[in-house]
Amino acid sequence: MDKPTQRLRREDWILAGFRALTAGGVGALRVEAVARGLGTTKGSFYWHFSDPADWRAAMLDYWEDMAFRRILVALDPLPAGLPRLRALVKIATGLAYDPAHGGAAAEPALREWARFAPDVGAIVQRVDAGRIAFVAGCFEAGGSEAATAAQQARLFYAALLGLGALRGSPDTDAQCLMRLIDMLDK
Amino acid sequence: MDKPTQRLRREDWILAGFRALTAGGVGALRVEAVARGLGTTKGSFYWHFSDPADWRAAMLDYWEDMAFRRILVALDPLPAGLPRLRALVKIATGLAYDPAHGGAAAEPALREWARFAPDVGAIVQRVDAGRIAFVAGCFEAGGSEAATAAQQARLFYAALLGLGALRGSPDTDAQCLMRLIDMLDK
DNA sequence: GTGATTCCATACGCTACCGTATGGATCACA
DNA sequence: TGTGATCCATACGGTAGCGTATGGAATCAC
Repeated sequence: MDKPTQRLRREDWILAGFRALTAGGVGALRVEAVARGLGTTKGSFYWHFSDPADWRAAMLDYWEDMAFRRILVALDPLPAGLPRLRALVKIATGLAYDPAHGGAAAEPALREWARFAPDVGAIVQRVDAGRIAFVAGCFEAGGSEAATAAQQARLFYAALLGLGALRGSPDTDAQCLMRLIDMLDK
Repeated sequence: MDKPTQRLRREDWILAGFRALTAGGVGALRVEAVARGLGTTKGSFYWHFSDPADWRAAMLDYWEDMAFRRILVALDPLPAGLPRLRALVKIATGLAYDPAHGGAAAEPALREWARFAPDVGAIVQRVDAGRIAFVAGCFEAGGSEAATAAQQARLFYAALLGLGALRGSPDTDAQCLMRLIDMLDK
């Protein structure tokens, strides 16, 4: 399934964890099963991590960094305001399955995980709040009042999440969101 | 946790399954654990169901019936068009946790379950399609073209789902959706 | 009330996973 | 090439859940 015989780094386990999470949900985060997928044994796991909780914490750290900062960094050079938001739509709807770590495909599993794991919930909430604040900033730069922009951002981000859950085509989703931006802008 | 000593019906196991699903996700659908919650043993389970797959199938039947038809029946007497949609917003955002079966709180878990269980995915997709068609009907009755109404409905329903995932207050969510209806209507 | 049916408790073997302990393989580097 | 550090395979005991088999309790028919 993966490279046959090679020494693994801690990050390899983290990425394999995301693949498992994407493919089978939180219940698939089992040490021995993932070890088999990596062509190794749990001997490797317990070298890199103290226990499954440690592993999951490392995954969450990784995700919080990736899910928020890296996308925004890509948008930073773009002109502020609604153009930046439209660029975000293209990025967000086009986020395909990343074979390395599952990419955005891991998010639904993470959100469900967050429902009954308070620490995960805290992280997802931070990421959501950060993203919504970013979108709100776009609307503000587009001329909205702060309070209005916050509402617009919340609705926009909710639509983005919901469209993702409906699993339509990226093009259709992007079209929907562009129209929403237009409507919110007026 | 539940009634101490009483004979259980098949439906009791189905409802207990939804409570477990709501509280702990798909991974919590384990026979012996739920049996303990019901104050019984798996002896009862294997009397009412042939195996866990049978149990889950019964839960899905139950949900598909409840999640779609019952809400629409409540809306049927209302005047068609956007008023009916606004009533739906009030119902949908106000759906609290139902101690019997988890109510709408079970939906996120079901959606995540659907991601890696094709049969569940088919059911969720049917329910979504039905709901979106209903919403589209409201927009059509409000004067939209069929194709436009379909897009409006998709966006509206996505926003409804996304706001639910964000776990804001019902009032805020309802307010957001009302504004969205206004915008879409124009 | 008694016999049949319905429903459940318990015990058993099986599998999968966790966590640890220990020795061996592989690598970096001199 | 040797030596310490790094990384992993294996074996073991413990726990939890599945599925079945079987006897017993509760309930219903009459």
